[in-house]
Amino acid sequence: MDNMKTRFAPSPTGYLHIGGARTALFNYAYAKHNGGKFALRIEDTDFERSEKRFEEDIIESLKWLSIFPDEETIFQSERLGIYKSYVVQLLKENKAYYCFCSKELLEEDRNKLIAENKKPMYVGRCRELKPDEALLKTPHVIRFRVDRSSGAATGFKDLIRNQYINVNNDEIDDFVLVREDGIPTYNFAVVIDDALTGITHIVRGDDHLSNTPKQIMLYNALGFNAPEFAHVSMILGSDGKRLSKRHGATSVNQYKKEGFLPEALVNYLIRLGWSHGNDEIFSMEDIIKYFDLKNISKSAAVFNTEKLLWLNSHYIKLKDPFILINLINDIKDDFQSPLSIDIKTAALVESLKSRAKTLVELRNKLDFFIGETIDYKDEILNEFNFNENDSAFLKSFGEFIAGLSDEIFNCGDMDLTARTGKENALEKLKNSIESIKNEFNGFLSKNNWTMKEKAMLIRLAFTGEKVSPPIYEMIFSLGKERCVERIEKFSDYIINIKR
RNA sequence: GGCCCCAUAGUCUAGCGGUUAGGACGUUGCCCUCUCACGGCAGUAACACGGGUUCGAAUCCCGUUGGGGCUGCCA
Repeated sequence: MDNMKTRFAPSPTGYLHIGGARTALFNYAYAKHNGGKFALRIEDTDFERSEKRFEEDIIESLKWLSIFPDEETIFQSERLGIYKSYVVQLLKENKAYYCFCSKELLEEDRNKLIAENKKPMYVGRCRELKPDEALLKTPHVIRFRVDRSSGAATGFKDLIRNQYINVNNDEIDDFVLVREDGIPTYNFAVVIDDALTGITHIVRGDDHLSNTPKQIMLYNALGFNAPEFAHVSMILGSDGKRLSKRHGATSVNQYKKEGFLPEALVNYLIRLGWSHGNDEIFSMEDIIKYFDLKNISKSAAVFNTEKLLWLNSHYIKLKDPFILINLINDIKDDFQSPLSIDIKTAALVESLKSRAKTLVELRNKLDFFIGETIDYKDEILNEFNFNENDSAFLKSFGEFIAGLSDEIFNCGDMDLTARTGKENALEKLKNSIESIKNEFNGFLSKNNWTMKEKAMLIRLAFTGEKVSPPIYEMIFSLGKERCVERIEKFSDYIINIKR
C-alpha cells in the first residue's frame, strides 16, 4: 500500500502504560514496514481527567522507545470547531438528533430496563422530537440516529482475526455524539480525525472491538471511507486479569526508572502477541523489517517480568561500559551522586554488566567502590573462622599490592570523550588486568597459595560482602592506596572478631 | 444478564490436515569457575473438554467449559 498511515491515539489521563506502548509500537512498525506514515494524536476531550503532565509523559516515553511520529502531533482539544461542523451536517441530514433527557431521567429508564431484564439502552424519547428555539436553549446532548430498520446490522473485517464481525443494530444504542457541554465524545471525534487525517489502518486494543460498529456507522453517515481495523488482544497481569497498577509497574517511565533499557522493553513488547518464527531478539530495525499483522496472536497475553529481565540483561551485556555509566547517570535519583566517567569505573561496570539484570542493580553493585569506607558486618564475617594464617596472608598481600608498578594503574589519562580514547583506554585496561593477573599469580605460587583458598578473604576485605566483582578488576579500580587501606582495616577487624 | 472476542507447557509463542508437537523465559541437574554471574550441555513441562468432518485433526465445523472485553454525556 502506497499511502498507508497508522496512528496512536492515547488519552492523557495517565502515564504511557505498557499496553499503550505496545499498541504504539505495533502501529509504528506496521506503517514503517509498509513504507507508510505514523501519526500521534492526543485525545484530550475529557477535560476532567486529562493532564498536561500525562501528555508530556506520553510524548517523552514514545521518544525514549524510539517511536517517532512522522507528522506533527494533533490535539483534539484544538479541533473542537471541526467536530462541530460535522455535527451540523449530521443534524441537517437527520442522521443525528437532539436529546433533552436529563441524566436522572436516563438513570430511571436504565434501572427500569435492567429490572425488566432488558438491555439498558436509550428509550428513544427524543428521537422524533422537533425542538424549537426555546427548547434548544435548555441543556441537551446530540445523539446518533442508529438505523432501526428490521434486520439492520453493521460489520467490518478485522485484520487480525481475518474475519468479519457483524453486530445487529439493535445491540447498538443511539450513542451520544456531543455532550451537554458541547464537547464531542470519543466515538465521534476519532472518526472525524481518522478520516480527515487519512488514517488507513487502525491498530488498537480489542477493548475497542465493540466500538467499531458505531464508528463504521459514522463513517457511512458522514460519507467517509472506513479504514481497515485490527484489534489486538489485551495484556493481562499474572492473575489473568487485565493489566493494572495492582500488578506492579505499568508505566513506561517506571521501567526506565527501574533500570530497563528501551531496546529491551521494545523487544519484549513486540514479542508479546507477535512472532516471527522462533526468533526472540529484535532490534527496531528487525521489527520494521519483519512486522506484519498476520503474525499477531488473537489471544490475550500475560505480562511476564522474568522474560523482560532476561532481555534487559541481554541488552546490558551488549553495551560498552562508558555508555552504561551514562545510562546509569541518566536514571540516578536525587540522593545519588553521578558515577564518574573514568576507566576505573568502566573496568568494574564492564565486569559487572553480565551480573546485573537492570541498570539499578548494576549501580548497586558498585556501592563498595563508590563509598569511601566499608563497614564490615559481624553477621557476615562471623560465618568465617579467621586465623593467624589469614592475618599473615593479608599482611603480605598488602605488601604485594603496595609493590605493584604504578604503570599498571595508569590509564586514566586518556581523553574519554572521544571514541578512540575510550577504545584505547579499554585496550590498556585489558593489559593492566592481564598484568595484575600475572603478578598476582606469581605472588600466590611463590608462597604456595592458591586463588581458590584466598579469594574469599580478599573479597571480604575489599567489599565486606561474600559476592563481588572479579578480584583483578577490583585491584585495578580501587587502586593501590584504597586496596592497602581496606586490607589493613580488615586485618584489624578480624583480629578483634577472634577475641 | 445481553452482545462480542479468545483458548498449544507456569509464561510468551511456532504450527496453518499426516511433526518423536519446535523455540524462548522460568525451573532442575551437570560442566566452566576466585564468589556471584555469564557461557556451554542435558532435563522438565502443553494441544481445556465433548461431539462431528476426514483414510487421518493441535490444525476445519458445532457445542460445553473457562477467560477477557463492551454494555458511560471515559477513551
